[in-house]
Amino acid sequence: MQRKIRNMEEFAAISGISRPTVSKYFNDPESVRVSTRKKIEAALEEYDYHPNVFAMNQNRRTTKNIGVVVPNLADPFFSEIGRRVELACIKAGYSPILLSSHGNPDMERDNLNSLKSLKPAGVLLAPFGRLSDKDAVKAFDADIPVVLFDANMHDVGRAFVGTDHFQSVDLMVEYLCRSGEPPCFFEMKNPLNPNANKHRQAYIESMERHGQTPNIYQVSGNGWDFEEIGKAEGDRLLSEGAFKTNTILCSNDRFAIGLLSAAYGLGFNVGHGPECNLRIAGHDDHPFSRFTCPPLTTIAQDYEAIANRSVSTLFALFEKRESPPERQETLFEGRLIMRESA
Amino acid sequence: MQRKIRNMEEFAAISGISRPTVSKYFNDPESVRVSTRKKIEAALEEYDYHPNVFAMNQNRRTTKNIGVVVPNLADPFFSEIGRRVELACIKAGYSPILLSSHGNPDMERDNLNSLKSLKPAGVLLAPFGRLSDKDAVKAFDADIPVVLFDANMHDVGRAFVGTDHFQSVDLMVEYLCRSGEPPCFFEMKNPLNPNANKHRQAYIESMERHGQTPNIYQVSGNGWDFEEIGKAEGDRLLSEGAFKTNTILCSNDRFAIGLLSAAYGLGFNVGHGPECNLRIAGHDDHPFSRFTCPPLTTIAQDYEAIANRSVSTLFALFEKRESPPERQETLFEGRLIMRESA
DNA sequence: ACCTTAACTTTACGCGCGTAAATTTATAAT
DNA sequence: ATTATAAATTTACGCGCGTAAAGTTAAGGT
Repeated sequence: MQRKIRNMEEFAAISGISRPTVSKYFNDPESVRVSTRKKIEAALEEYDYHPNVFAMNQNRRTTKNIGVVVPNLADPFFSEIGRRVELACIKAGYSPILLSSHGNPDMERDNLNSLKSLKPAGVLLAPFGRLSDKDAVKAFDADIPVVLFDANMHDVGRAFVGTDHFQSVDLMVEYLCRSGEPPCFFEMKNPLNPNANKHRQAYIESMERHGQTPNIYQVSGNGWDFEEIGKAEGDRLLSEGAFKTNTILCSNDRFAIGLLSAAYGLGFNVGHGPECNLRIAGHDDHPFSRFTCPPLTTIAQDYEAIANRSVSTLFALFEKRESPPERQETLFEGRLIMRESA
Repeated sequence: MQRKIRNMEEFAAISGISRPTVSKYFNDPESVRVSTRKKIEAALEEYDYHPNVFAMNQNRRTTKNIGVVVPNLADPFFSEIGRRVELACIKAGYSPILLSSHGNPDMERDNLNSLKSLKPAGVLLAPFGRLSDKDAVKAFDADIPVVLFDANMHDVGRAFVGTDHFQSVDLMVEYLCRSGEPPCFFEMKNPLNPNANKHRQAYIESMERHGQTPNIYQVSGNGWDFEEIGKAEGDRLLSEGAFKTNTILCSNDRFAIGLLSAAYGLGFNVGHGPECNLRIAGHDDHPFSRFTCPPLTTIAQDYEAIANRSVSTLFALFEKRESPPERQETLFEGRLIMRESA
């Protein structure tokens, strides 16, 4: 590090290349001749120069920024998948900007708005689903390509990548039926998380396919405190003996964690052993589900595949010149994680 | 929304104000006359205009951006405190940029570097502690004011805001001693999380103050999978009967969650009731600690206070003209959360 | 009415870079 | 060696805004 470089002009002079060529290099190092690239990179090693991002992006129609918006980073599910998306973007040479809507659909719109001024090359959005502002997202997508992940919205965004919840829930229902009794379904009346309705519907269809009668328990409660609601309402239903079956499929793992906690407090013996009197299963393979008591039987979504495919799908949209084909939906299969709770 | 405004020039013409004054308004709405402000805001209601952020920030020495860097967003502790910091910044009219170092101290340096080019008004950093690149942070702080939170680093940053771990651990040790037997301490040999060493030291001092002999069990394991390590190693130690006492204080809640899971698997009866044979306590009031089986006795850090004070401390540094006084450290007290596990 | 002062307008320049067009140079193939 | 082509250079302009300086207007007090 000799002396500080003030701007690209100065850096170009030092490296013996013209400024426009240096500019080209920073936009895409592959776009300049090898000998030129070598010269520039040699100069970069010697001097500490970084192009001014603001000046860089001012005249560009689009930047190397990628917006990533998730409903709620406080939910480990989203922090996990957000993390993987972030890393995939970095690996591809882009700058991810991870925004959480903090559980508030209105903030999703705000986030898209503030992203717009950052002229991102594209946006990866895990929407709230039916709670999202569909028109706002569509309008946004008209300017900047949006790929949805985790939760689908009909006809919104250029593509969707997620889990096949009908397959995954069926996997679980099939397993529970085969290894014991058909499950009832435990969920919130007005669930905030995006795929809750899909889970219920998949449960109903799957039960009917197995010749069983669906049996759904919906409890009230607001907000994102799924564990709290699952525990409080689970405690109530369990102590009332309200569940008609001893096998309970929860809408998601966080809800199941609450129910497990309630069951423990009431002295139930949860598991699939002969001495057990309650089976509890969840969905999502929450990071903590392997440490619940007993460890939770659940469905693992393929986070890594979803993250990578979302990113590659988005990048294909603006890296290739190809005219975008019709909106495609990619579904990965869920994996049954058999643990001790069911 | 009549027609699209191209730039500030056009918007100024429409609102009947000169461009420099409009510019002044966007930098600080309070800095222009009330009548002028009214005119501008009336025009804003009618037309859809947002200043180009890149052009805005290009010539500014500093922006309204606030960098927020945490070690690992996948850890609910940091996603929770990160969330509160974010909201506090937004409330104050700034744009927080939340970055996770994904558990990797090298990425902390990368994050600071990429923040530098965004010319933030200040940075809130929850460092790795001794694993952080001290020199890099100090160098950064020379340009841009840094306030540390959660984990302190001696003589780094303009201020520090966190929890008084000596007070909080003492609270726990005192409670455990008073209500049963003195605890042993369970932790990782080479812990990654910032305050682990502080917890151990506080445990030792507190035990000695109570006239007890400290008793520490350190297990090996790498990375951030605290639950996994706590479970595997806890399982080993518990089944070997290695713990000399039946009261175990864990270095943090995630570790305790793993140990609880191991204890459950081995058939221990965890709690403080007469029929119990093991007491387990943690530290941090992890979001899931109230749903463990049994619910975890722990120490609650005052997330809200730490987040708010960090933000207000940082803002005082660049909003007030006052010469910064000497580096100040603010410690909030931990609160004992008595649940059933100990 | 005058004065003071803060707020505003006008004018003008510069920031650091993108980018287009025309020209020159280097590379690789014939 | 000649030629076609790709890459680099030179020149030139513009983006949208910050900001300084000098002059003008408005507000509030005496």
